[in-house]
Amino acid sequence: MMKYSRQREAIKEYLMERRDHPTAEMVYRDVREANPKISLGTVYRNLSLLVSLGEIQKICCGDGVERYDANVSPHYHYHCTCCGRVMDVPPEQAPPSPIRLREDFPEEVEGCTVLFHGTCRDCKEKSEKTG
Amino acid sequence: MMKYSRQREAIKEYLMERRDHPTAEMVYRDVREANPKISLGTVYRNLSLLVSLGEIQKICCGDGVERYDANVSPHYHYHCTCCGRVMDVPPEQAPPSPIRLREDFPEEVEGCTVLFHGTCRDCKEKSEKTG
DNA sequence: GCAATAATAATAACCATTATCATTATAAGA
DNA sequence: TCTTATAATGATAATGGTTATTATTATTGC
Repeated sequence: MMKYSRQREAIKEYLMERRDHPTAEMVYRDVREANPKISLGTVYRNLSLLVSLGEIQKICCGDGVERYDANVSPHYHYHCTCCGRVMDVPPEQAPPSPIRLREDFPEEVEGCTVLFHGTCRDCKEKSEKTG
Repeated sequence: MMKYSRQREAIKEYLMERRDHPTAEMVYRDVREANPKISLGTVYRNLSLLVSLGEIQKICCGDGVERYDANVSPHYHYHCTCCGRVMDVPPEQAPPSPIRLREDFPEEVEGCTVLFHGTCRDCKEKSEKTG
């Protein structure tokens, strides 16, 4: 039986008001301002719990740090391999979801993640200035 | 200037003859049979090097272990969240690649990864037997 | 062959995440 | 409201995959 926790609520609310996709460390840094005694372990524990409850989703882009997104409706992400930022791909600009495979694929498909990558416009402009 | 290395060749050849997607630890375990003195650091260094040369690709499915694939032509993967296996989605069963975004997406897209997930048929059957 | 230097083996260090555990907070019943 | 049961926390240690370090070895060009 799950009990209410002020810390979990703060983490969830923080994620919901962000449009980017913070890492656990960022969540810890920012949630700590209003909850100075919260511990990093509590952040990790609640992020995992919220993921398993389906209230948030974890984004993995292979750079060694997980990111978290309170928007669990299906959408694509873009990862800048230069600055590390992860952004949403606006749905109207995304191609149709490839989430369904034909019935003859033997394995059961429960979900699908789509991750684009490249060097974002900001990084491109910076490197052009630097030469 | 890059020099030839027997170890790097062995790692590349090993990956090319596998149809699954071994982890660095698996590469180490198996390549060591023919190269008993190879070190795990050498495996990691060469896997990274081969990735940056574009000769192999790294697959990240968010379970904390990276996998490697000598097939660099675009294709989709399926990750069983139960047994951890990663398999190729047969191209004829995959939906069309969503690799191109419309031109008005401001960021530059260099690539795209698509990862399906679920409980594979083998795991499903096992859990049915267990009850 | 011989010098220059890239790559290796062995090992230590790193660091994001998870586990441990005594303490605190929450929920439910008397 | 007091009490009890137990979920959740904070502090910290441990884990484990990956990377860095460094003396030594292997490869390349002359």
